[in-house]
Amino acid sequence: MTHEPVSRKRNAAQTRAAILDAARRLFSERGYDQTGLREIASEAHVNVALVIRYFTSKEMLFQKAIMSAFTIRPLIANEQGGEIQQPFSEILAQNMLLDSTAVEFYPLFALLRSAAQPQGAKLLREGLTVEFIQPLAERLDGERASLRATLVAALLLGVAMAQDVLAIPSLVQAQNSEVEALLEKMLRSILDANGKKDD
Amino acid sequence: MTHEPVSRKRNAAQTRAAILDAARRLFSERGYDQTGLREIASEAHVNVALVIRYFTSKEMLFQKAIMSAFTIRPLIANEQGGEIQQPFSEILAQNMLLDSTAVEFYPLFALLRSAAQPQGAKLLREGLTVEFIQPLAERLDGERASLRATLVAALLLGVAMAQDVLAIPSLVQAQNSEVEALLEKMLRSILDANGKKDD
DNA sequence: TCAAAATGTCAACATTTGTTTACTTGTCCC
DNA sequence: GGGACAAGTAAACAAATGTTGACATTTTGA
Repeated sequence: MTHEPVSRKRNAAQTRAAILDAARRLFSERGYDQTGLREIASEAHVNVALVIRYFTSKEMLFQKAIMSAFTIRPLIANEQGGEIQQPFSEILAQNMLLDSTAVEFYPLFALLRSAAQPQGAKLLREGLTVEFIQPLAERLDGERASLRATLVAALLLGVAMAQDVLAIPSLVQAQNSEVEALLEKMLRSILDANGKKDD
Repeated sequence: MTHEPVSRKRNAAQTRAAILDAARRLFSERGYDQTGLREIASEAHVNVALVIRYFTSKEMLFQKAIMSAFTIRPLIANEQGGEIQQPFSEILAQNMLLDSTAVEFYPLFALLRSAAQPQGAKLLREGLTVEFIQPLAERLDGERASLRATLVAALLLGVAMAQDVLAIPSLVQAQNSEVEALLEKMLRSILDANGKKDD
């Protein structure tokens, strides 16, 4: 009556996926602490007990939901096998303003909002390192590639926080093209391989 | 026996301050959700009920503890009345690596770890705007000062997250002087007033 | 001095939360 | 068709949490 009573046939894999989906969305909107298992269950049209039955505990569910889908590597995917390498500063600047409603970024926002929890901090630290910092560092020329890649990640984190978690007005209202232009400047200043050359 | 049984004389103002201190520290270490009133009370050598009695509710306590002390304006305090203005990029770069054990930054870390909560997000957004972005923007030359100041704030947020909340190894282990040098580069790229001049 | 106000404690309440147990219902296969 | 196993539910538990009210103790002031 009120909401669709889609009496779907019993299907373990499907309901498992439904739970994971609901978990990802709610965790990304509210963070770990502010999300209850009953909310997730209800969102997935399922009983709470089933969530535990499938995923053992809330922590396990979080891990499975987030880490199985965490990847921000595409942001630096500059490898079409071609030769024309677009500068990282351009690619990154154009993709640094994340769409918080995009499924692909659910894990990142979930982790951003769960960083107070040691578990969340660990997952974000490791995920970011493996998925972003290391791959980026490997493709950077010049000295201290790893540190420079980390600072790029920090900038990404900060912009995501400011734009999507905090919703700072001056950033939210700004034109994307303007923000991108400024970000590209910042990115160029650390990504360009002119280490200490003309300093 | 175990911990000092300093039976201090009854003093409302003093215990109030003790509660605020404990709250600030614990909130900054664990964030809002992960901090219980009983922890705070115990840390302040006081009964839980007294905390509520003095501060009405946990939310009120958080607000009073954090906002009454939130200020990061010193980071951009470049006004000694003198004429020799050190460039913002230098000042900021040298102070952007926050000391998470420094009392003055407790509120910032508390808010960073409480950004999942709407209350925390609001306090951080508004505090950051009033205490950092606006004052900085007012002193910037060139176009889009407000947006550029916001991006500086975003960088600050990101570095604080990466360094102190996430403890990303490549950043934690790096020498401060090296990080500062790189940060200064980034900062110069948006703080310098050469808007679109030679582009 | 002594009562009243201030300061503080104790125990309990109500609610929420993750989790478990026992039970029901649907589905598949011989 | 009927039993066996999988899929799902309902109810309750145990612990933690913010909050409240009644009670105790100290301090103050007339």
